[in-house]
Amino acid sequence: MNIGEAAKMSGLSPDTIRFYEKRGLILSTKRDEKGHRYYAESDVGWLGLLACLRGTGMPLAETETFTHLVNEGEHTVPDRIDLLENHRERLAEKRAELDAYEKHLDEKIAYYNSVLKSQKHEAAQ
Amino acid sequence: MNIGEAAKMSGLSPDTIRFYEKRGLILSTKRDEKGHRYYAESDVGWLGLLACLRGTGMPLAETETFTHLVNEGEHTVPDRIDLLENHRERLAEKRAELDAYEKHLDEKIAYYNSVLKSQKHEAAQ
DNA sequence: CCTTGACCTAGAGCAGCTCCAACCCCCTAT
DNA sequence: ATAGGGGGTTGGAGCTGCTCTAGGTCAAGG
Repeated sequence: MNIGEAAKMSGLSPDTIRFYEKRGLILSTKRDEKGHRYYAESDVGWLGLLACLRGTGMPLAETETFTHLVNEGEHTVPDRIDLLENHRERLAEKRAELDAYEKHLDEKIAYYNSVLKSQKHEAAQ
Repeated sequence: MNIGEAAKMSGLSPDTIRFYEKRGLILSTKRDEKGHRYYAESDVGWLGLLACLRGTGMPLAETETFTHLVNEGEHTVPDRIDLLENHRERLAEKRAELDAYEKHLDEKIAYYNSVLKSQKHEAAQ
């Protein structure tokens, strides 16, 4: 499939895919006779994983490291697990932070709603 | 209190506070006779809210809009509620996305662990 | 006295996209 | 056959939101 379809399926934009390719994050990019990129199912799986790593906040440099490990072969599986588990741990922290912020936000909204209510009350008097 | 303390308490860095000040996001910044910024408790509350909005992914432009509303006075409370509730809704979407990515990540880790196991198995034979 | 540390400023640098101009190729409709 | 639309290509500029650096002031401590 072409880059547009691969983009839709993976959750990355075509621009991002090209950008990642420059950074060496794409395992395989073949071109047709017109010079257009095309991708197989398995390539899209990889793009989806990149989208996942990006979406969970992994820095590009680390995603690069991960890509290198994948390129080096099966003996790097323990290292890949380490990297992903570290990432998952940091993610858990970020999620806790996000939970706290979300609570803060909800409290603020609730507070403003109470202000609004008392404003209406005043206006009615 | 000074900027360093305010930073620690609010969750923003001193650099970020100064940057936000330039962008007009700080309600009040007073200076002492040396030209150093100092903040009251209530200022730190505002900084904490900015940290919350940032942490939940609100774009600066929107945070700017929000700040303007706050500066305009109590009659903007309904608009503030609108803005924050829209933000909360988008946040819910982002959270759903994050959940999906986290699941993807966990599956990948589980997959690699199964690969690792079968590698050991092979080695033992 | 001099080092340390916290503050100040303006401005450069960075991450990670995102958009733009200028071009190619193919298809369809007039 | 040509005009327009929709896809692709490139290099590079622009954007967001910090983050860091250089070069400076001041106050306290060894």
